Amino acid sequence: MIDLSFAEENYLKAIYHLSSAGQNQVNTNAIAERLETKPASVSDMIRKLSEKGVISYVKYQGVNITEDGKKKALWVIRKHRLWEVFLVEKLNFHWDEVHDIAEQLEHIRSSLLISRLDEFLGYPKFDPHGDPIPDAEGIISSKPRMILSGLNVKSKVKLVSLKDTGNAFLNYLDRIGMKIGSRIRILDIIEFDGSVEIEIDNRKRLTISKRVADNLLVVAD
Amino acid sequence: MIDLSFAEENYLKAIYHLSSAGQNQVNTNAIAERLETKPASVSDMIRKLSEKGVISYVKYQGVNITEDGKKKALWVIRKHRLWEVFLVEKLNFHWDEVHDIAEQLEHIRSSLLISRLDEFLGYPKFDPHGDPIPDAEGIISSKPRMILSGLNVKSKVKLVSLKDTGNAFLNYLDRIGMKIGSRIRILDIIEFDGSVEIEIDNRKRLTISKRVADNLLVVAD
DNA sequence: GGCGATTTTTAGATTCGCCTAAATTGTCTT
DNA sequence: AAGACAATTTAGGCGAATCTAAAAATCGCC
Ligand SMILES: [Mn+2]
Ligand SMILES: [Mn+2]
Ligand SMILES: [Mn+2]
Ligand SMILES: [Mn+2]
Repeated sequence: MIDLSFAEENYLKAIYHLSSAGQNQVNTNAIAERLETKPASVSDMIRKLSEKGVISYVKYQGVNITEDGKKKALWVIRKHRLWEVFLVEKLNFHWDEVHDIAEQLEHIRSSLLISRLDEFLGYPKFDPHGDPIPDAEGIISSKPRMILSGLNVKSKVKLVSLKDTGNAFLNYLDRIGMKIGSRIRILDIIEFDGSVEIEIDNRKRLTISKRVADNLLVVAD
Repeated sequence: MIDLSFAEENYLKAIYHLSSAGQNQVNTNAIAERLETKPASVSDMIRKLSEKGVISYVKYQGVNITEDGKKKALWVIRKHRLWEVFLVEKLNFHWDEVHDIAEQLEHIRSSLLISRLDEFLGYPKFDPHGDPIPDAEGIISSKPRMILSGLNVKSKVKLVSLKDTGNAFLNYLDRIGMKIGSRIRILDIIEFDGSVEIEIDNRKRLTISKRVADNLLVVAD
């Protein structure tokens, strides 16, 4: 029951994200790319993680995360997202500045610290990017999220998360006055290029490109 | 100008504390004992730190911290103490619970984070144990501290820090209602065993042993 | 001033996390 | 079914941080 190292936690988190964002089977190369490391290093680490029982794998066949692995990954994700809330809500960081710091803070070991932080923040359910915060048992309870570009005209939704969280995209959203929590109504969908005419918060009307709509995650409102 | 590793930061901090709490010359064995490691490991690390210019040393002659090393050590100490304030003031930790968590948090790399935290905490000058918090330039501005047992009858002082921060001592102080910031007036000093009759916060009178008085650091009030 | 005890350094090994280069396995195409 | 090509693993090596055991230097005492 020894703690995972920082590196092991990062690998496990990457594997968790890859396996919940796609098929179950996670490839060596995908992990390497996500962690900006080399496939050979991933092979090494995969062996160690499977010896520790947090993933299972068959050589050349890719990786599956185990229940125990999922629990451990969700614990790191919980810490990451709570710290992001802290940075934005309490220390006035902008949502595009917090990720790198949270990448460090997520490895701090103290469950008491995290439960106190959770309490201090008022038990938030979502991080500043709209991603749900797992509870202490690793359970994520939140409405199913949809991609804006997949919806029909007249849908009324609320922005909860972003697929792209790069600065260019975040700056664009700032500029058009869209933020996590904004209400969006779909007025029309242009057949030609898939761009979407929307109304934000019952005030502002504008057209966004399909590319933008592809990166907005929303829930029914 | 590459960052020091966690291990290097811990060594440097230990060397800083040892050199400011005693003679300038810091011994290999003293460092090993403080960090609960072996002298052989210390010798190795000393070589690396001196190559990086944060300490200077001559083989077999002990170590001196350089100006650059002092600056870097004080930066880690600043972070440690600010996080301790955060844990006690905002997350309701008790002062005897915060050290181990701060040992982890002190290595988080972000000067913006620390300046925001400092602001959020209201620019505290002392940590929960009464130790002064260096400013962003590494300057410690605080009154000279004295040991209570070294003072004369009728002195009026304020408790700012503890030499012993073990649980037994902290519990005792709680029990007699003494805390950082308490005003202490010395009513009498018993010649026989050096115990001290005091008045706390103009209310409570009691006698403390010399052993206790030895561990109370105070400033003139 | 010399010698035993203590302190410090060196030598050699281990674990972790990473790398490059080479070998191996799997997949796809014809 | 056989290459060609891609994905993955293995082999071998490196730097960081640690350890034990042994050698070397310094200190302290007579
Ligand atoms: Mn993040
Ligand atoms: Mn986030
Ligand atoms: Mn501390
Ligand atoms: Mn402290």
